[in-house]
Amino acid sequence: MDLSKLERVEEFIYEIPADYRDDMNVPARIVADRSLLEQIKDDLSLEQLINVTTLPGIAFWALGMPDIHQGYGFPVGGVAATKLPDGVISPGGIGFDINCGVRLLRTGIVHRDVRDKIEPLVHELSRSVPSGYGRSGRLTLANAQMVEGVLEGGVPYLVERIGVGEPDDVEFIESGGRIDGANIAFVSEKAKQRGRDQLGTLGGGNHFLEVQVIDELFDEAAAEAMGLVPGELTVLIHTGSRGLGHQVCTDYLREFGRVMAEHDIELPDRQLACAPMSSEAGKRYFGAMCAAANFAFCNRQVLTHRVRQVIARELGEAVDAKVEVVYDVAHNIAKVEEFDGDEYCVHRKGATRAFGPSMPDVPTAYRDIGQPVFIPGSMGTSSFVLVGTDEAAAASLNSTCHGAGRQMSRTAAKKRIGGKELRKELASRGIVVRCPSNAELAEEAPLAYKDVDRVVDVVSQAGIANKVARLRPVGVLKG
DNA sequence: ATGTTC
Repeated sequence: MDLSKLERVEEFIYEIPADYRDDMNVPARIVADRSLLEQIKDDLSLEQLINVTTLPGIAFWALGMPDIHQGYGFPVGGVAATKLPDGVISPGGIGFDINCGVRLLRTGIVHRDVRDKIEPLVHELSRSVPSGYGRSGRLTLANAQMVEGVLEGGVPYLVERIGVGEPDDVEFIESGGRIDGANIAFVSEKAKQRGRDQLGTLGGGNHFLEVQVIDELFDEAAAEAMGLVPGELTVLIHTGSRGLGHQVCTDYLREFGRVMAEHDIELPDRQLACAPMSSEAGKRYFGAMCAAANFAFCNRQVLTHRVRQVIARELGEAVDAKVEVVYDVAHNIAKVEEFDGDEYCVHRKGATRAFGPSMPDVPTAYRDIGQPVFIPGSMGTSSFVLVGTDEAAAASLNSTCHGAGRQMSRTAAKKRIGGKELRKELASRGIVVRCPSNAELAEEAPLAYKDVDRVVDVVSQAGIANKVARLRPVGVLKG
């Protein structure tokens, strides 16, 4: 993309006007600075963002975050709101991994008290948490009824009916761990079958479970509200809806590809396949997508349960641990949200909802600080805790970034560094790593990602999230 | 991201 086409509309917001191409309905905007734009222009993400502006019913602008990169149809790191009732919903704007997201746990454990126990802890976590591509979990839902309970009942079902986790966990999950609108009738048997033994599994790719130390605070009041104390351990869980969500996405992409002509929708890229939210197919996808989102919240809930079991077993005697959910955010999802009295279908793909203090669905404990947001760095680099701002409503449709953002393909990363070499490098920095595959490890090498500090600084300077804390990894479990 | 090209 030629950067001369971009107009600077705010200090950290650039715009490609709607008249740049005949088929654009709204402008494309990107939250970035000059140095990030130099990286962003090299892949097709800005062209993809322009394609998104052609969606029927799109409002405001298609918005890119500083961690934007190329994805399926939509870029990863993008936000698009379509006006209801007739605006479209597009599976490519949500992603194959429906409700991929991040959950942070605080432990109350002081790192220096357990320094020599990190290695056995990470080892035991790796035994308790199945990871890697295609791996199944230890908890196989006994019958179809249980699968359906999870898909429609979300985390409250898991806590109340199956006894997985604590009742207090529920309010510290986005949407209470249960998205209203889930409908199991619209989830294919094949999708349910794929999900049946995958609850409580990490998966592959960039999914991970990390043991971290709270390294630095930027906002002491917000950190206190979240129970984040420097020197204490946290656990960050990054995973999604596994094969179940993938199958839901595949099923509906195929169907939308067929029905688009019936709605007279023509788009510059078939990967943008979509259907009006008011259409029969659109309603079915929305119901299935919400169900897959509930599955993902439940996946992170089962993993939380595993972490609690392992910490109690490994460190229980040594410390007074209290493993609690700080918050759980989705970063691949579409939700119905209101702006100025109208309803929109807000697609966030590789973008995080970032509600400021005045928005609903922020837990009472965070009423004064805003909704927590977690930005995982690449493997072995720091992660960040942020909070949403009220400014984000107008600037970014209550959204912020989701991670460092890939800057090198998986193949390119493997050419640059081997898994063995990377293991050594992480070990030399005192990070315990458990990963079954050297190849997968290399694909996630830090050099394949943008600088997360830069990404976080840009969203913070743009006013769409505030920095609260930095978390430094001491143990990583990968797929 | 993904029973890795139904």
